[in-house]
Amino acid sequence: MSIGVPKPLNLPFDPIERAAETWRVRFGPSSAMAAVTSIMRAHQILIGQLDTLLRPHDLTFARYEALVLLTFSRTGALSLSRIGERLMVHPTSVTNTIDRLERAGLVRRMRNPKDGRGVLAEITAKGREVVERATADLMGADFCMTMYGDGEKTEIFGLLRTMRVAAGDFPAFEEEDEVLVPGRSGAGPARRGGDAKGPAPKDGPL
Amino acid sequence: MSIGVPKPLNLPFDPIERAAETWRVRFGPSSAMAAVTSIMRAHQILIGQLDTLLRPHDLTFARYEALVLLTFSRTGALSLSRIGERLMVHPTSVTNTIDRLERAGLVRRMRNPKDGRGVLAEITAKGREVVERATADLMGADFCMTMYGDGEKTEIFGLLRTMRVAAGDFPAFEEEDEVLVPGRSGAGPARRGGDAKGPAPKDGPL
DNA sequence: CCCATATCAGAATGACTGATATTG
DNA sequence: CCAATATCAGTCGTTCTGATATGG
Repeated sequence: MSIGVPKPLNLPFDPIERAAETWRVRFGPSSAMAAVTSIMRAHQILIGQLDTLLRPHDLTFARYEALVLLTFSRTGALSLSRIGERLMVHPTSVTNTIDRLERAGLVRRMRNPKDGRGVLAEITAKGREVVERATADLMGADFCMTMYGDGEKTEIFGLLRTMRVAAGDFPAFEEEDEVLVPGRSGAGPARRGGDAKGPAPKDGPL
Repeated sequence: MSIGVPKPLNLPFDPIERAAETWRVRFGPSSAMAAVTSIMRAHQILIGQLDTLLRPHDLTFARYEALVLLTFSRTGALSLSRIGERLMVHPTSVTNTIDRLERAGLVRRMRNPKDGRGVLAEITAKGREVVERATADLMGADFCMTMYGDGEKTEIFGLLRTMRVAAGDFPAFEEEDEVLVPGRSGAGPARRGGDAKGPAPKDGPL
């Protein structure tokens, strides 16, 4: 899933649109099927292009995301559980991802001094170099989204956000702006603290 | 990738939005990264939910799509190459998908009378039963898109279509409506024939 | 004792590469 | 001979389940 370039299809028509038309004839309105299939294909295209950009750096997009996350933390180290949480992946996937990054010398595992159960992954100097070069490449390619204007990219984010809220990723009500400002004034700070055992203080901005 | 339910994250904040904020502080505008990550997560959510719906029928979404495609053909049979083309997947993936469907007794392989090189996959009676039940389930769940109105689903399709055109899936200019009508009248058929093997449309008009 | 954290073994899926037989 | 079709063998990356060890 993360190895190749999704060869250009060069069909004379849009296969998703055609399927939607057939669907409509048989079953009725089909906007859901077309939307779902579009997301599937968009994902396939993106993974192919991103991984092609990242291959020279010996990274996949999943590993790149983990590295970037580490550079975003104050100390350059995060527990595996936190990484899984932020990257929205399964615990065993985190173990796997960190295994590979560690084998490549881009991160280093350390015991968590705050919690004997936990393991910290810390980005190495080499890891910082690699992620810097890779990021330059990706930003140069605008993350494979050059065909969109800023407004469209924001639209995509906004539309898909609804799905993520519905899936239970996070609550719908959230301050959209002054998050980085320490003392936000207006709304909803009540939302943050309460999580029972939430490792709330977190290690850093991301 | 197609087995589980993407457990609800229940974070107190949107991890993608937070990453975008950190990104903006470090590198500048980040609408591309947020859009890309949103598509990744949306795909993950959809696959999880769809496969959960399809598991009782012993289907994955990929196999379901292949079955539906077969029911859409007049004879209930298509060559593997055509299936790969319409489903936008790699030839070996088609072989793999059809293998599994055949093993489950939902399709049957036949020699292509029109082309000795080709193989036809024909849906069986059992296959038709299964796809009918599965489709009823999926439509009952609106393909996991219940949180959207028709307009939004169409917006998603439209926005992502730009990506697919840019990736070279098909040309940008296409009759949106009377495709099912044999003789289309107005514009743009000139766009159709020419491409030899050039991945010409490429980044295309967008 | 129970929960959380992480790892491991094992399996499934999907996608890719490269090679091959067959046919047009 | 070249191109297209499909398959096979092998590999990779991701994710899941279930089991386990360890620590809070």
